[in-house]
Amino acid sequence: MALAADSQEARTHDARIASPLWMGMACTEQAWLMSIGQQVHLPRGDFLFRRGASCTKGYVLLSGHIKLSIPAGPGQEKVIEFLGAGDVFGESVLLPGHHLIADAQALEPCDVLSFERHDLQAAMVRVPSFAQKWLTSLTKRFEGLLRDIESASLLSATQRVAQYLLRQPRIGNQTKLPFHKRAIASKLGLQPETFSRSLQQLAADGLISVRGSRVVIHDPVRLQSLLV
Amino acid sequence: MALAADSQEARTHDARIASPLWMGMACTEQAWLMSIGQQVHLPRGDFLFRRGASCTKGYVLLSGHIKLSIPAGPGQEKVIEFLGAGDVFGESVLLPGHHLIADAQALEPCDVLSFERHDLQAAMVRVPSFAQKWLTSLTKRFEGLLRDIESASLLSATQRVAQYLLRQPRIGNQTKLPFHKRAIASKLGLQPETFSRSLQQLAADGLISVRGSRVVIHDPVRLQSLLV
DNA sequence: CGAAGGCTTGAGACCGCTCAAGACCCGTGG
DNA sequence: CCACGGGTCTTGAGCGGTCTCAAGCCTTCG
Repeated sequence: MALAADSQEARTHDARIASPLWMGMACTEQAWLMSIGQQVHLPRGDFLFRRGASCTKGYVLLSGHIKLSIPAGPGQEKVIEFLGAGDVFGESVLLPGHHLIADAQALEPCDVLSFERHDLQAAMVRVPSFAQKWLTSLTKRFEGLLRDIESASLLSATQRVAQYLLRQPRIGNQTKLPFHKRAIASKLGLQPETFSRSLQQLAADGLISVRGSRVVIHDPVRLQSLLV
Repeated sequence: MALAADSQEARTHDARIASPLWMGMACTEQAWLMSIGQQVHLPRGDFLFRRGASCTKGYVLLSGHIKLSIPAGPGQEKVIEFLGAGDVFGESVLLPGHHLIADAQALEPCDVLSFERHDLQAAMVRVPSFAQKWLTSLTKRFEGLLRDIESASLLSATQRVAQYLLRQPRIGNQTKLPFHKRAIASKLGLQPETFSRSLQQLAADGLISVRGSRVVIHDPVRLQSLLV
C-alpha cells in the first residue's frame, strides 16, 4: 500500500520489478503483456481519465498513487479510493457502452500500463493468471468500498478518523497522513473542518498527537476501543 | 435485474435456462460447470452465509433475490445490495484468508450454484468465458456500490428516494417497491422514518402517489429535475 | 376477532455542515 | 537570511437535515 510512497527512485528502475501485478506469472507472459500494453507516465496532478468519458481502456498501476474521485460541484469532489502499485482500474471497459463514473488523478508521478479493450480480452484468455490478477484486484477494491460504506453508515466522524489512523502503517507509534487532509476527509465522508475537529478531539483526549501530517499514536488500544 | 421478479414459475424449469450466466458459453461447458458446482435451494429468509465466516465458496445466483447486508447492532442492518439472477457473489473466496464481510439472506426462494475455491480456479482457466462472467458481474456490482456512495454523499434523503423510484422498472407510470420499505431505506442509507417522510414529501408535491408498495409516478420529468 | 409486524406521524435533540475569518506551512524569490 | 504569497488547515458561531424515541395506524394472517 504505502510501500511505494517515495518511489521516486523505483520509477527509475524497470517498472516491472516494482509491481506486484506479475507475481506467479512466467517471464515470457510478462514480456508479452508489457508488449501489448502501452506504458504511460503520468506527472503529478494529471488526470488519466475523467467522469463521463467512454471507457476504451483498462489500466494497471505500476507505480505511484492515483486518486479516484467523483466531481461534486465547483472545486468539490468525493474521493472514492486511493490506488497503489499493482491495482487494476478502469474496469468499466469490461462493460461496453458504459461511461466512466470517476475521475482518475495522479497524486504523484505515476507509471501506468494501459490495454485496449480488445487486447484485454485476448490477454485474459491467453494468460489466465492475468485474468486472475484482475479478479483479485477488483475483489480487493470491492471489499474496500464495502468497508467504506460500512464505516460511513455505522461510525461517527471521530470513530472513522480513529479507524483510519489505526489502519495506516506505522513506524513505532508514529504514522503519517499520506495525502492532503482534505482528500482523506473526503474519502472518510467528512468535511475538512470536521476531520480537523475530530483529530483535535482525539488529541485532546490524549490518544494521539498531531503536527502537520505527522501523527503519534499514544494509545492504540484505547483508540481501537472507540470503535466498539 | 428485476426481470426475474416473479420467477416462481421459472424455478420449476431447469434453472440453467433462467440464468443470464451462460450466455456465450458452449453447452458442453455449461454442463461441465453445472456438474462441478453444487446446486443449492434456499428457502425465503434463509441465510446462505454470515459475516465473519471464512469464505470457502463462490456463488452464482440462478434465480430469486438475495439481500447482502452488514449487521449493525441488535435487529439492525445496513443493506449493501440486492442481488438478482446471474449475479456472482461470495467473491471474497478469491482472497484466501479473508473473512466474509456481509450476510447473504434469501428474500425469496432462491437457486444458487456454489463452487469450491479449488474448482473455481480450475473452471476459470478451463472456461475463459466463465472468468469473463465473474469479471463483468463483479464490475457491475462495483459500479453499483460506486453509484450508491455517490448518491449517499451528494444527494439529500428525498433526492435519493426520487432517484431510486426513477431507476425502478415501471409499467406505464406505475411501479412497485420490490422489497420491504425498511430494507430499501437501509440500502439508500436512510432510517425507515426518513424514507417514509420523503415519500410523503414527494406525494405532497404531486410528483407521485403511494399506496402500500405501489407507486404511481405522475411527473417523471420533474422528479428527475430534483436530482440537479 | 385478535395479534403481530410493518409503516406512519409527531416532537425534540444532536451531529455534522456551512460560512467566514484567521493561523499556519512551505516553497519562492529578493 | 528573511519577507512574501498561495494554498492548506484550523477555529468559531450558527443552522439544519436526519436521527431518535414514542405512539398510533394499517394490513395481513392466524
